Amino acid sequence: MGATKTEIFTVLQIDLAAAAKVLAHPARIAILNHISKQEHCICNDLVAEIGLAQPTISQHLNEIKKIGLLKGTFEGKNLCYCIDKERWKELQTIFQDFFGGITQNCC
Amino acid sequence: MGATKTEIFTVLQIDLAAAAKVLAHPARIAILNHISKQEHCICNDLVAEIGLAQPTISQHLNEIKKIGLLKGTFEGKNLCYCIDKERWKELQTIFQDFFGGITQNCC
DNA sequence: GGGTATTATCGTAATATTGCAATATTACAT
DNA sequence: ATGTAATATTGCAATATTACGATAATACCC
Repeated sequence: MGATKTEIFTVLQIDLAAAAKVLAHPARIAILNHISKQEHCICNDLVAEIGLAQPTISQHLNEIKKIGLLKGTFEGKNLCYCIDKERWKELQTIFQDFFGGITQNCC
Repeated sequence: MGATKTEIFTVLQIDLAAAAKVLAHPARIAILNHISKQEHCICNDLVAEIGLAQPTISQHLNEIKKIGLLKGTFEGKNLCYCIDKERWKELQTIFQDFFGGITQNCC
């Protein structure tokens, strides 16, 4: 045992958890912070910027990509990572709904 | 190696990641969903409600407690878990700020 | 006190995550 | 083709998470 029992949860719960998992590491927050504040597409200052090895950054980028938060396009010889704003807003809404859905009123 | 390098990130990044980590498991989402929709304090229907063993639920509750999202008080013989609304709103704001802080405009 | 119900902790096994060195791939130069 | 710079993949070690049976602790009742 030790694996998450996905079969007993709703799709929504699993999706929200998956999105949260991507945000559950400071390196990925730092990466998203950095990318989301660039005027132009950035490539990989990230390695220098964040202070982790290149393969590690690459792996984190991959995690972020997996939930669709990144669009990567080529521009010159450099890969260009950008936030996928549609998906960003989607996740924003999911979190908003989660935090907004509190009706409990006891303690 | 394998441990997160906390020393290279900002406190804000680490805090947000820690909050996200709590939400990064469907069981904890399910628990929070359930508690946050109760009119009255609930105790442990959670074990029956969610379908995980009692020690597992207890551990998840503990994780949620660690970031201050739960207030537990005694009422009769049953422990009563409630959402700490102050903290809930705090986290809501942290996530809102994170998602709202996007200025990038390229792809 | 003894019995019962609820919650917490301990111990342990299975699995997942994190990080990096080494290596491979890709794209563009010359 | 050869060289160079950027990114990805592989392999592996260290650590963390998830889950649960067994057991302990706690609060109530009689």
